[in-house]
Amino acid sequence: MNPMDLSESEWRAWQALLHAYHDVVRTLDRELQDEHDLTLAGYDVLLRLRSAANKALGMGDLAERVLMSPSGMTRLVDRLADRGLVERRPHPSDGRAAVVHLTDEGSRHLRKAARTHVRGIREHFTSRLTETQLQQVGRALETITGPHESH
Amino acid sequence: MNPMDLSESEWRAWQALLHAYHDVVRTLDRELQDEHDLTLAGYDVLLRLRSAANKALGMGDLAERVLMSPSGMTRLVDRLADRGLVERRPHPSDGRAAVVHLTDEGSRHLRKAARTHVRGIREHFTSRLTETQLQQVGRALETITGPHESH
DNA sequence: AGATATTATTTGCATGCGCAAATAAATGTT
DNA sequence: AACATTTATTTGCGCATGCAAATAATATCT
Repeated sequence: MNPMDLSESEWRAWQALLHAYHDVVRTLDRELQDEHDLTLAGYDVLLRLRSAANKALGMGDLAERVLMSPSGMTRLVDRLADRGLVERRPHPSDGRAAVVHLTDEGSRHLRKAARTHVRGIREHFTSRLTETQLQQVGRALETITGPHESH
Repeated sequence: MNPMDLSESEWRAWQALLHAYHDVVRTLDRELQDEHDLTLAGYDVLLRLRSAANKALGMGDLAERVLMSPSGMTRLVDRLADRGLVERRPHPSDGRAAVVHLTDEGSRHLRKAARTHVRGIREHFTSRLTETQLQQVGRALETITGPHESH
């Protein structure tokens, strides 16, 4: 008998999500921090900036993509800017907005960190699944975040 | 088109995992906290205790099952004990160990919280997937960490 | 039995985060 | 043009968490 009123498969999927996330994220975070002094969120900021139009994004956009609250993003960008990996400039036309730019230093740092991080994702996550499983997991979990059903 | 050197499916699965976890956990945590003054971890402690042999577990076992560090568990149990949901007793034979017991109050509280939480898991997670997807996700993510206890 | 290592748990401390309120600049209204 | 509303970002604050060191009790070894 599984606990609560969840079915076996519901319970297993739920626990597997929690456990997999915990293990993988924790491991990757530690690797990134030990080898490159970057938190996973910090890495993600650099990554999003690099793939953005002019290697720059507003605070709001950044927060949204990195799955962080605006206030959290303010502090995170503070730390990255202090280290010269990122630069906060005023928005040319909108006086309240700030634009975060990826610096050359940040670009270099990202390039180095990406090597270990991509290796890490493969080692601790994707290489343990078949291509079919990867697609199944991707499709399934993407429907979780998609729009609500009626109720 | 996709950043770094990950394949499309690797990237999608990875992002889907982060996003799904973030959204679901955040939502469920808030629900539980708003309606029952329980954090997800706190709920999990009560749940694990209920399904344990004598409705009691040692700190170490608890920490392991709830995916928390020993020190984190010390404080979490402190908070739950302060509210009378749990009781910390000395281990009868081992003087360094502590045994955490689920109180009647905690049992009642858990029963009430479980209703909304199970509903939440269904509403925000499992009901959005087919039974096949649930099993696929469970099996896939379990291989990330290794097999689970089933209950 | 006495010294040493191992184990279970708890503190000291620092960190990263989110919420709510504050600030400041834009937009909308009359 | 003056005033209210909305939007983008930043602070004030508190909290849960993990790591490393401290504590305390048990196991091991000779």
